[in-house]
Formats: sequence, structure tokens, C-alpha cells
Amino acid sequence: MRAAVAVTVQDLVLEHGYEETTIDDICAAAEISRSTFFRCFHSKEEALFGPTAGAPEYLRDALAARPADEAPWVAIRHALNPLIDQYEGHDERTRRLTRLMVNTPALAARHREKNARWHELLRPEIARRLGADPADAADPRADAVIAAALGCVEATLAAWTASDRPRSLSEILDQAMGVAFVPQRPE
Amino acid sequence: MRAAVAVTVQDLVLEHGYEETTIDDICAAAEISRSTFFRCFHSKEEALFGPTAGAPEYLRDALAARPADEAPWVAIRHALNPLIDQYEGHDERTRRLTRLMVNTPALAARHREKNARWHELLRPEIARRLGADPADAADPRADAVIAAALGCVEATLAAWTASDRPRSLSEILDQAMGVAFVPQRPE
DNA sequence: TCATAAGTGAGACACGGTACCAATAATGGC
DNA sequence: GCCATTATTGGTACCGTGTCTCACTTATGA
Repeated sequence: MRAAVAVTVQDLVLEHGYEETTIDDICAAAEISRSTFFRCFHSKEEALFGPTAGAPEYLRDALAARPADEAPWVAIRHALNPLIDQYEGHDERTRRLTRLMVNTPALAARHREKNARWHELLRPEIARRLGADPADAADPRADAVIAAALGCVEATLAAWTASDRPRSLSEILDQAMGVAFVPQRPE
Repeated sequence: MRAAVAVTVQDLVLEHGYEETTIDDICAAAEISRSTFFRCFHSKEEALFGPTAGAPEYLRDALAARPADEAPWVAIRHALNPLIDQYEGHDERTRRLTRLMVNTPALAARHREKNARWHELLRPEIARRLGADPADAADPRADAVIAAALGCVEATLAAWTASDRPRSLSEILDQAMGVAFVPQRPE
């Protein structure tokens, strides 16, 4: 039932846009009351992207499973593989929803709001791999690496959704994460 | 007058928190009507951080002024100097406001919402320095570099506001941007 | 059959934000 | 000094998201 409502939300939002789709519209289309909607979903955004909620925990575990002495950037790149495979395995609908998320400011903002959770979960493991003290809030390095990685993922998704026949996520992500760490140095 | 209201907003928000400070509270304290408030400021968040609004344009110009063959990462680091100097030159209040922004999810999200503007403005110059085509939306590299830099700035601000006697912004930023581009590589 | 619990719907409310309209104050020409 | 114009202010109604409470219905189990 939650699933049925979620599909309705996706349909409406894909057709009319996120801001344009009101919760009352959703309730009318799904033939439920506002009360029921908010009992199923905490917010409109959760109804759209609820299934993605577990990603941070997943990535944390995937990261912990990488060889202990692997450099953080390399470990992150590998740990991201299952996630992007899952993305890519879905149908065209997933890409359209992703594009919607990338192009709707309010949605992109809420998406980034969850970055705090990524930082929280990933920091200990990244700090360890950097040889830094995870508890030292004055050391920006772990957070910088995580933020950079998230930024690369974001840039990857933006590039992926921009073209009609996109390259593979894996390829784009390699390009993004490659340039972030192997920059052209002056002369 | 705008300035007077802005100070009132800062006072209230610093004392009670962002979410807890209602617009009606602000209007009561500043002795203006809601209408007037919304005529001065587009939103509650703008009343707090309006003065920072011009930063993206500023950084774009500073970036364009760097030597044409300088690597993107180095150019960004240098271009950021005037901005962080300005931050650091302010009083303790600025740091408290920054801490508030970093620690309030809704505020941090709105702050990141403006990242879209950074991307938009900085992409051409970064793409040029990367030797990429600025118009090619399928190339994630420029966006990845920008996102990584923004992430470093964010991590820097977080570290800066975390401790009571912080190191200099310049030092923290060097550390953050250094780790992002000179990673430990797997032997 | 009755009692309890779970799901459902309805309504009121708080808050951010927009739109519109009336009143008031400031300005400039005469 | 007076009037007309214009800008600034305030008031009110409104929309949408999200929270809360309460009453109702429908299963479930003894």
C-alpha cells in the first residue's frame, strides 16, 4: 500500500513536476486522506525517494569491507560500485526521477540535507584510513574527502541525466573522481 | 533600516536558534509588520545571510584574475583568499553565525542550495583550465572539481567553528584542500 | 458477542511565504 | 501653503507543508 502510493507520487511528479504536485493532488489520485499519507510518509520528498534512504549505511558497510590499508579515495570508489550498479540496473524511470531531483532546487537541497548523515557515518572510517583522529573536530581532512566524494557523485548524476543516451555511471564516476585527485598541476 | 532588522534577526536567532525564531517574533522585536519584513527580505534565511550573497560572483572574478595556465585547484585555492580573509576579519559574531549555519540542517541545506550558483558561475573558467568543453554537460569533471572545492570550504568552516580557539581559516583550508588532492595512494 | 486495538479520516493549528488592498507618509509642481 | 502623485507601510486573506488530536470504523482475539 505504501508502495502503491509511492508509485502514484512518482507518476504525478514525473508528469507535473515536484512543486506543482500538491499533497492534496496525491491524496486525491491515491484515494487516501492527508492523514493516511502523512502516516505512510514523513514528507512529500520521502514518498519520492524513500527507497534510497538506506544508502549511507550501505556505503559505510561496503567501505568497512574494503582492505584496511586501501587509500580512502580508492576505497570509496570501490564501495560505490554496488550503489551505482543498482541505479543503473533500474529502468528509464529511475533516470527520469534522478534528473528531476538534480534539476529541482528544493529537491536537490533536501537531498543534500542527507549529506550530514553520510559525513556522520563515513567519517570514522575515512579518518582511520587517513591516519587522522576521528574525534578531532578541528581536523577537516576526513570531511573534505567525504564532501569531495559526494560532490563527484553529484556531478556524475548530473552528467548522467543530462544526455539522452548516457555513458555508464561507472565510466562517468571514474572520470569525475579521477580529475578530483589527479589534477593537472602547473607546468 | 534593512540593516537594523538584520541585526535583530541575528540577535534573536543567536539566542533562540533558527527554527525556534519565528518571523512573527522577528517582526515583534523589530516593531515592523510581516509585510514590511517580506518586502525587505525574500525569506528568513536571507535576513541572516544576505550580505554573503555576492560571494559567487566575487570568486568568479578572482578566479578569472589568476594566471591563465594555473591548475584549477591551485587557482581556486588562491582565489578563495580574499573571501576567507574577510570572514576572519569579522568579529566573534561571524563565527557564531557560521557555526549556527553549519549545525542547523535546514540552514546548511539552504546554504548548499546556492551551490548551484557557484557551479553555474565557476564552470566555464574551471572547464577551460581543465582543457574541457564548458558546454559539454556529459563531462562531469569541472563540476566535480567545483563540488570538491566547495566541500573543502564546508569542511573548513565546520572545523573552524568546532573549536573555541580555532586555527586560522587559511591553515585549515590548506589542510582540507591538500588532502583532497594529494591522497595516500595504495602502494 | 463483546472488548480491544489498529488503521482511517476529519478538523484545527502553526509556520513560511504570496498577493492584494487600504491607509498613511513623503515628494514635487503649482 | 496646497494639491496630486508616488512610495512605504500595515492588514487581511490565502495557499501549501507538516503536526496534532479526536472520533470513527474495521479487524482481531477471547
